Amino acid sequence: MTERTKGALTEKGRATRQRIVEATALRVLDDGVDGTSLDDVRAATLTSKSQLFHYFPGGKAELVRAVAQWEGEQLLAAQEPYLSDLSTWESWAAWRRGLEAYYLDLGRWACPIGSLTAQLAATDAKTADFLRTAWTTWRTRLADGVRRMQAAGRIDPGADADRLATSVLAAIQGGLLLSQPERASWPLAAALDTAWATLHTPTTTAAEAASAGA
Amino acid sequence: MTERTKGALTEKGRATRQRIVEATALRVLDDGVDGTSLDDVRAATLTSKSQLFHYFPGGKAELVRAVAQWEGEQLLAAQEPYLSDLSTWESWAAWRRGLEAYYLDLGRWACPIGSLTAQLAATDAKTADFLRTAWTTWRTRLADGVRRMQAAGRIDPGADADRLATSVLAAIQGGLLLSQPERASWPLAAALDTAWATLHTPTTTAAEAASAGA
DNA sequence: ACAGGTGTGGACCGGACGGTCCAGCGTCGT
DNA sequence: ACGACGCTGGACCGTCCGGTCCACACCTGT
Repeated sequence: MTERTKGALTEKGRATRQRIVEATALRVLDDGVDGTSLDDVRAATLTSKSQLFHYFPGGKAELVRAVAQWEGEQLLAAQEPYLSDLSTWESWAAWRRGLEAYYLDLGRWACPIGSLTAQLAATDAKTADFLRTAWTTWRTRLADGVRRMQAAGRIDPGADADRLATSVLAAIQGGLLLSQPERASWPLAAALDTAWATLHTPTTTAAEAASAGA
Repeated sequence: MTERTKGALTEKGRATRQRIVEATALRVLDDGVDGTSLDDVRAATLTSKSQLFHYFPGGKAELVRAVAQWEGEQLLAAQEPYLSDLSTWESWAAWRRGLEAYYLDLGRWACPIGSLTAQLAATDAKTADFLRTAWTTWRTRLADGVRRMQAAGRIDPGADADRLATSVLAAIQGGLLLSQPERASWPLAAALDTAWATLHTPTTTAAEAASAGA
């Protein structure tokens, strides 16, 4: 029937693998990579040790990489359909609301991708590389939105779209970090508000800001 | 007595304790809390296991807390004398340069306090509480600077100084996070540039930003 | 000289962890 | 029907880690 090339996964197999990934993602978000043991995952998924290594021959590192990919996809999906638009202020506002709701839903004021980056960037080069591309994708999507706004004359065409997108991402990640010890989301809101203001105002470019400060 | 009070530590003792704290701080910054074992610390400081528990009866958790405190002091000290001023744009510019130099010196595009927060906020309530006060201190110092600028008529008096300070901190932390996978500091620079712009422009308050987006 | 407390060394322990191995089961294609 | 291969279970292993314990050296005041 379905061409099951050697080493391929059955329907059941794929389901089990996905179950492992999602359960691991939850635990990792709560307890961190190092705080999540394979035995935890085994217990949470009602699987056995051998299955973990069957689906992820590379061991824990490969499993974590699969989690990173899954979280990245989820994160982007949560921002649709607005992320693909972002051509009006209404679209931006809806995008922001959706993203905030997504993080609120996770309950930890933590970005899955951001947390993984903080945990692995220095120690796991392979995963760090994947995360780098995830960030690039996200930034590019936002920058595309900025460019659409520029084309529509709603944002200063002189602004650097990529840097602007980067600063929005930074506001999100920094805001989330500051929200954690406060156990409240107002730091995230404050950070996003100022990022918002920067989007609206005729942009002061980097060079101008530097000279203005000097 | 309570335990070891009564000015228990001798000069030599305090030196050894400090040596342990600083060595641990370095390792933790590189490899994370979980990635740093007491044996690592022992080896790096040429001490013995018993000394670690002599100076930090609470074990690793207490040692990490001491590291957090030390890093917090270092971080604030690195921002002086500008942090205590911040009454002119020149002072802000010098503050920013000093801070960027400090992070660059650490070589990891990571903020010691930010990293510890990301690692411990969810799992170590006691340390998280200390970190909360560290953030509050930092934010307050920055907000005081904003207020000085407002008093001098250089920043819109209508702006919320605390929220503005928070957004600056968020830009720093988010910028650092995004810089890690890039192994370059331009995301930090981009984030700080826009935060800079927001400081300069007549501030759009949170309410205005929300209504403007709707 | 002696006592008591601080500083230091290092063996040792129990448990947790990532990872291996092998044997049996289920299912699919022929 | 049957063989192949993916799927599953769980015992087992070597290592590492945080933490404990005890012996001893050193300093200091009396």
